[in-house]
Amino acid sequence: MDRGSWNGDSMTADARPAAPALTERQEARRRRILHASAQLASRGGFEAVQMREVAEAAGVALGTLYRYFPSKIHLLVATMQDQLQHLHTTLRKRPPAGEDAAQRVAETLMRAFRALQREPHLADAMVRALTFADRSVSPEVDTVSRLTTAIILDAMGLEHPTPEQLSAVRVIEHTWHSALITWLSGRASIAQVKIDIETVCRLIDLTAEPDRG
Amino acid sequence: MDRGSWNGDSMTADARPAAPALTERQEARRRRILHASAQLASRGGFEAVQMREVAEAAGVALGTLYRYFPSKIHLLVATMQDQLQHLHTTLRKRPPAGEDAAQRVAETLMRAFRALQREPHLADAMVRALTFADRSVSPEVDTVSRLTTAIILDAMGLEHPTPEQLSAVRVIEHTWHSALITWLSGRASIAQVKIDIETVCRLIDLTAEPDRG
DNA sequence: GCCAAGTCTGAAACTTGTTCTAGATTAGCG
DNA sequence: CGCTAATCTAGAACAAGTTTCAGACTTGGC
Repeated sequence: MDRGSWNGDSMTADARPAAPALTERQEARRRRILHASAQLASRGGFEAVQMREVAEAAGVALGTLYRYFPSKIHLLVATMQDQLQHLHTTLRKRPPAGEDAAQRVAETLMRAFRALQREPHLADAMVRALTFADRSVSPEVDTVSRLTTAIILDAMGLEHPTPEQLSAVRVIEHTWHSALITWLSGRASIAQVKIDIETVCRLIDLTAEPDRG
Repeated sequence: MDRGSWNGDSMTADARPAAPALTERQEARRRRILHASAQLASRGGFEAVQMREVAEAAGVALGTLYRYFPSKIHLLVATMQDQLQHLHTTLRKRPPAGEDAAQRVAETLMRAFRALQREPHLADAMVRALTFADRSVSPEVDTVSRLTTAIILDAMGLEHPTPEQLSAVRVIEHTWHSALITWLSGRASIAQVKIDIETVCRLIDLTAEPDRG
């Protein structure tokens, strides 16, 4: 699905089609809100992010919070965008060093996974919001998905992936999200997530460019 | 506290420690509740399943509903167990006919997918509940997972899967759940889900028993 | 049949996400 | 500066999930 064509070169993921050019104070408010959200999420996960508390911690009125983020899910998905942006930047500085594409992707995802393990509550809030989001949050979720895709393609070292390869990437993303869910809900161990990631990354080998052998 | 009702004919994951043997009237109440839940879900999806309405439609008091199912998520996950049971039974009667394991698994999942397409709202309620469930619902979610695994292994025609094959099955399940989510939230088409299922099923080929070639 | 323990009902109360309103503040502009 | 539209604030109000409780009803044991 190639619905978006907004400028993607800078990694700013400027998700709004017509971002109404916030004033400085508004930009600051937005940052304070996202910061408060991440802070509360880090403490107690999804349920600890309570809109009244976010508003208070960010120093804005409840109505204002809802003007910036029309629901708790929107807020948490935006928080995830924010975090992914950081990760992407970090990864670009120190790219994975594996032999083949599958290894590099697995390494990249395991790095992301370790980052999440350091803030499991935050991970809980973000991932639960992401998978619980309904249609009204689709544009934002899609942005997260595109970011994730970009990270994986970076790891694969591909500029112009084939449709087959894009399918493999989508399946990897599916596995990534769902494996995180099972880990967060205590139904799978860290080791198991690792295995699942490595398993799904073998799909990449199946779609290696034929002209490379 | 109750849930032991589904002694399936088959190897139903009968993991409950002590199902307190419901009386007939209790069993009937439980059925009415699950029926009301599925009914409301079929109409309007996750949000249409409102606990007060379920209670009224089932003819029980709100407190009773909560005694049977300690949360809306528990209720919907139990609803999914119920539906999966049906599916499993149906599939056993008419097993998939593909050439190799990968084809049979893909066919099975596509059959399930078509069933869900007939009740997209119900699918929405069940799948969203399943992925949103937190630790307190782990046992029930695990039961759903085991049922799904059983269905996939049936399609593969395996009695004693290797650890590698189990990994592949887990990844298939991940993809299945996550692809459903993207479809339900309108971010992927039916065709795309099909492709993702077929893509991930190719993993099975990688784990074919070595002594078979 | 009768009692104790457990269960069910009806209704109110509580929690947290979301919406609404009236008035204060701010931003942009002539 | 003074005006107007947009934004922000405080707080009430509303919606739906969840909890609680007093009293009525069932159940199982005697």
